Amino acid sequence: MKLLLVDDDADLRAVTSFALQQAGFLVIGAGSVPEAVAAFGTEHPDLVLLDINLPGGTGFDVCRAIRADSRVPVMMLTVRGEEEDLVRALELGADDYLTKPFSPRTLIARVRALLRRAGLESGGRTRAGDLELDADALCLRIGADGTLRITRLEFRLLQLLLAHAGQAVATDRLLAHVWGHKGGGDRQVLKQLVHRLRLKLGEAGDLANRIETIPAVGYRLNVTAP
Amino acid sequence: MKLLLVDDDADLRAVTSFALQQAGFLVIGAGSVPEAVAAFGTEHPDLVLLDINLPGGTGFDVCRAIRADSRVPVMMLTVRGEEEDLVRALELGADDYLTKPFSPRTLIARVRALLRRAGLESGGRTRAGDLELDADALCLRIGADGTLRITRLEFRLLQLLLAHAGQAVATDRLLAHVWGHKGGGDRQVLKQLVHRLRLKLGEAGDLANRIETIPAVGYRLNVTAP
DNA sequence: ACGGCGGTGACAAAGCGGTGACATTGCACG
DNA sequence: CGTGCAATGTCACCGCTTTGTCACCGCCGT
Repeated sequence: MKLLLVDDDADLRAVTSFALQQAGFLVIGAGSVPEAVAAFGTEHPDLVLLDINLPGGTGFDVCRAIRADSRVPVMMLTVRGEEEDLVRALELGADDYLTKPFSPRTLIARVRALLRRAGLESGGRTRAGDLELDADALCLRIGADGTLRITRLEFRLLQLLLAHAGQAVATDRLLAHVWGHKGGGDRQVLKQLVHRLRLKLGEAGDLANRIETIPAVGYRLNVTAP
Repeated sequence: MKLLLVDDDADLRAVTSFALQQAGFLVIGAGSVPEAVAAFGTEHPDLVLLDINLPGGTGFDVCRAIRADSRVPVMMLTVRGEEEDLVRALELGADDYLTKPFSPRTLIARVRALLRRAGLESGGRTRAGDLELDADALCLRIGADGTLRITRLEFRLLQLLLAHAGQAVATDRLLAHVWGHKGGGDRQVLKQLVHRLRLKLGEAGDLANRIETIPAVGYRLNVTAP
């Protein structure tokens, strides 16, 4: 899981990076607005940590640039008591904020919470209703009945659907999540992916209809009570 | 957009509810753990605001009960300086927290941010009376009875009618809103659009007469009390 | 009677999603 | 190194839905 950490204080970057790396994250650092924008373009991080005070501009500029072509989770790092800045950041599309100074433990908990909410959490298991997704074994557990082996693409598809179980997920978001923002797939392959997954779900139980089509929008995964 | 606000202080609930309602949210209140769990089960809110200190238990108990069968966004309301509580809440599956006291403006910004990052886009739903328009799933919810799948054009039509529920809306405004100013549609297609929507509404209940014709002016959507 | 307006039905074009067939890639195994 | 299989991408076709267009009907005021 790759994070982009943007802060002008190199010492703070170093200590924060260390804490995040201990927690298993890969951290890319940037110390100015142009650096941050460039790093975002080349590295495609899964989450961005953004200080507001930066040489060459503000964190707002970076946030705006990122939001222009990506829905990646953004967490602002602010100093305490600047409510105006905070409101502005959230209205610009930031997903969360953290007031400095913060403890590494808090930071890691918040980063994890944000990743989980975005449906991007890499390791471990994701559960919704009677369905549980196991990243290590690459399989889907259905209630207590059985497990279903799935492929990597099917996993990523289910990851996002499960993270938003019961809600319609737009095809664009699915494409971005499964194949990455670098246009690997189009609607054609998504059709096929869903089709093949439905076949599997049909064989493993009468579950093909769990993935519902929302015409002109995308798909929705329906779960039952656990 | 429906929120569940859980706090034992009735006065704070009242003032907070008012602020949220001003921002366009529908707020359900609860003052204790059993009340909160019951309200969650019957109301199915889109987001939960949870105080920690509650009669009959703690906000953690409510959070655990909710997470047992739902991934609805949960925001904890804490008192300042209880980092242990905060970390525990996030590990229990809460998505965010807010320290009391907070300004209504901050609360609204944070709620919006949380909804956005949950994929529920605060602009995603519009309601008027017993009708609710869901932009994400592209459907119309009628009271508690059922949902009706609608098309993109029907959605845009209802969007404007619902925003002016009970008032006549001129055909020119409808044309401009549904098809844009680029002369894509004329009165003929609007006739057809309304006709087809009335058929759908008629099948889904006896709702065809909800769209009333105002001769020489346009149409009006009638709603009943929610 | 006439003309404007709105309702209704029928039809065609375009788009979207489902499905099957086949090609390509990558990887484990002999 | 070749072989076979699973995973993935690509193509073609089918059917349904959505949307635009036309024609015709009835209503109503002059």
